[in-house]
Amino acid sequence: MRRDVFQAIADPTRREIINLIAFQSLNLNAIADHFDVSRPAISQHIKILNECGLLNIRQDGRERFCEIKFDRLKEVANWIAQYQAFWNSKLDDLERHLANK
Amino acid sequence: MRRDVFQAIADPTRREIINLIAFQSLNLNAIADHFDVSRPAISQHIKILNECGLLNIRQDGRERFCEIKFDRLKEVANWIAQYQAFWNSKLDDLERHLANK
DNA sequence: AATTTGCGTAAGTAAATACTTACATATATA
DNA sequence: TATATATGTAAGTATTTACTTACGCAAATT
Repeated sequence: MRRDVFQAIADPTRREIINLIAFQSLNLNAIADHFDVSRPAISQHIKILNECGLLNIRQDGRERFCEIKFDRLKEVANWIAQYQAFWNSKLDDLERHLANK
Repeated sequence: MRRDVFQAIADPTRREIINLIAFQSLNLNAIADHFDVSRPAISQHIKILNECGLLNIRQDGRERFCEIKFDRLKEVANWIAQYQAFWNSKLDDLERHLANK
């Protein structure tokens, strides 16, 4: 059972959960309301996101509020950035080439 | 059978393939040599990467050279960028806060 | 012409994934 | 105190995934 960020964000439902809690923390039921799948299914997704360090759970009475943790997403950002640097430089080359025509 | 970039890059072997061909195009056997798994396994990974539009296959005689296609990776970059903007702004807030102490 | 090389693909398989329903438990409310 | 609410978790299941071995075929080499 792999538990890394890339695996975590591979699932569209989990990406949507991330999107939901990115700008406001929500409790589990509030999150589950946004989806067609059952509440336990969402609970399991949140467990995975938690294990991957993508969110934090703040217990408040019987409610559990999910707060985004961006740090792990930076791993993805860094992985992409190395190629981004390359495709940008290739774009620069192209622009220079066009400018010199 | 889902065929999207996030699914494609979820697998560590496929990420390594992307890394291998990012800066030079390689034929299938050259790629397979970098891994412990069998050649057909790599062939299947490349098929998936191809179907996801992450690489291009240039046939040269009996060889097939794999060339990276960055476009699809930009989808990932964009997905990350929306959060990146947010965590950067939060970082700015923190820095301002510290500067004003 | 015979052989080697580079590759795709089919079939089989163990493990992982994403879901379900059913149930358990702690906290809040009436 | 009885009930409602918010949630975790176990068990079962269909599907997907990542791999293997075996085979086939076209292009290159001998």
